[in-house]
Order: sequence, then structure tokens, then C-alpha cells
Amino acid sequence: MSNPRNTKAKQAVLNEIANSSFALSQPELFERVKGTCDRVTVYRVLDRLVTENKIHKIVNIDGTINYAHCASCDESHTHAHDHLHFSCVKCKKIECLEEQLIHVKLPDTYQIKELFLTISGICPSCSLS
Amino acid sequence: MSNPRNTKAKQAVLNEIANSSFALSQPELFERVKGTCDRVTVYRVLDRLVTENKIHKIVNIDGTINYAHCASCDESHTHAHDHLHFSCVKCKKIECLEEQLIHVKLPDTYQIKELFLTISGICPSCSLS
DNA sequence: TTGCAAAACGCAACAATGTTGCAATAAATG
DNA sequence: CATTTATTGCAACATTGTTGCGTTTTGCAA
Repeated sequence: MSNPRNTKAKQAVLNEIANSSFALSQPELFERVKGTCDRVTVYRVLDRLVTENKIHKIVNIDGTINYAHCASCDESHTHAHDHLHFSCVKCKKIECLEEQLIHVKLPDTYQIKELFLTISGICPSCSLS
Repeated sequence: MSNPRNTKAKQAVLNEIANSSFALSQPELFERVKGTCDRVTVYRVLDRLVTENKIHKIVNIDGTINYAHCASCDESHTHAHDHLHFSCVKCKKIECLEEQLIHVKLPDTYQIKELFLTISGICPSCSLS
């Protein structure tokens, strides 16, 4: 783990995430890279990509875990988790709204580590139809 | 479903949720009401209690689904989902901070239905130890 | 190039969580 | 107290995620 390698499976998974406009779940990702690697490998690749700060792990409103490319985060620093996720109840897609930052004040007795704000509703493209 | 009944299983589950200071998962609830009813019944009771607006369904940061009594919501109106959930990374408990309301502005093209804000960190009691 | 250590993989088996169908049971109402 | 139907239990299945282990592949260096 100290020296990460660039494998076919890793490239395939990362490619699918990078080229998607919305967050993808493990089952969705496995479906897209099927033939390239095993189901278990997708899980392990995803864990590694999260650890390496290459992708972003998002929990949807229904509890499903999704992975997204994070445009504003590069490898040099840890991911910012203070932005907003929009979850469309119609097309079920999640997107990161990174320009929307969240500011919350709590009593000093609470130590805040991360913020997860997900809003559900109808996304712009689903509003048209 | 049109005429909900008050059964032993329902009372037992609701009682555990009402008497807990933090949100409970299905496995935790089943453990607490074990002997009263079947595992499947707990799932079905929880679904019904959510539909009847008796309890609150919360997705934790790790994707686990938890259920909580909602003090500010009564049966006459739908649950407000515009408050904050605090998830302690130490004791793993979730609590609703209902006095903290969230206000977010999005472009008009987004139709907002519900807001889910979860903050992870160290809760007051875990901060002491 | 070629050899080597370690990272990564495939496979199989397991574990946890949630769902469905259906016959049996029990709660509310008159 | 009888009837209706909401609710339950059980069994079987589905999905998602995890672990162990022997094998393969990658990156690096001789």
C-alpha cells in the first residue's frame, strides 16, 4: 500500500468515475467495467482510490454508497467535505455542487470533523421532462 | 394499511426508539426486542412507523440506516427534514439536533424536497473522556 | 533486459442486511 | 362474539460487502 500501482482495473474504474457526470455505486461501476476485472477487485480498487484521495465517497439519501470524481480536490491535499450533494428523486443521480459551501455553528462541546449535506429533489434535467 | 393496528411488535419497537437518546439501526432494534417478534417483522414495523410519521429515518455517514423518535413532529403533519444530525465518530451514536435548522439557496432549476445534513465529529460526552 | 519484492488480483466461501410469498394469526369494529 | 383484514412467522431468496489464500502483475533496480 505504501507504493500504489497503476493497474488495468484501477484505470478502468477511475475512467468510468471521471467520465460520469454523477456519482456511481459499486454495482454500477462493476457493470461498466465487467470483463476487465473481478467484483471483489472493484471493491478493493475503490477503497484504494478513496485512500489516495483520487475519488470521493458519498452516501446517498437511501443509504447507497456512491463514488465521484472530485474536480476541486487534487492529490496533494485531503478532500473537502464541506460542500453539497444533490440527489434527484427522479433519475436517482447524485451530483456534487462544490461551489455551495456549508457553514454551521454548533455549541463548542461538539467537535466537527466532516459535514455531509445531501438535498433530495428534482434536478434541472428532470424538471424539463 | 388504511387502518393501522397497534400490535405488540409495533409497541415494542416504538418503545425502544422512544426511550433511546440516539438513533437505532434495525439490527440494534431487533436485538432489543428479541423474543417479541421475528426479524422480518421489525423491518415491516419500521416501514410502517415511518409511513405513519411516528419515527424518523436517518442515513448515517457510513450508510447505515437508523431510526429515531422525532420530538418536534407529531402525527398530524409530515416530518420536517430540515434539521441537523450529529454523528459521533467515537461512540457511533446519532442524535437529532432539531433546534438547528438549515437554510440553503440553490438555483431555481433545482426543486428541493428534503434536506439531510449530517455532521460527523466527537459528541459532548465523548469529548469528556 | 531480467530478476525480485510487494502490490494487486481471482476465486471461493462467508457474512450482513434487506426482500418476497404465502399460509396462519390476531386486532379492531360492529 | 363473529368477521374482516392488518399483521405476523417462516422459509427462501437477493443484494451488497468482506476475508483468506494462492497466483499474477507491476515497478524498480541490478
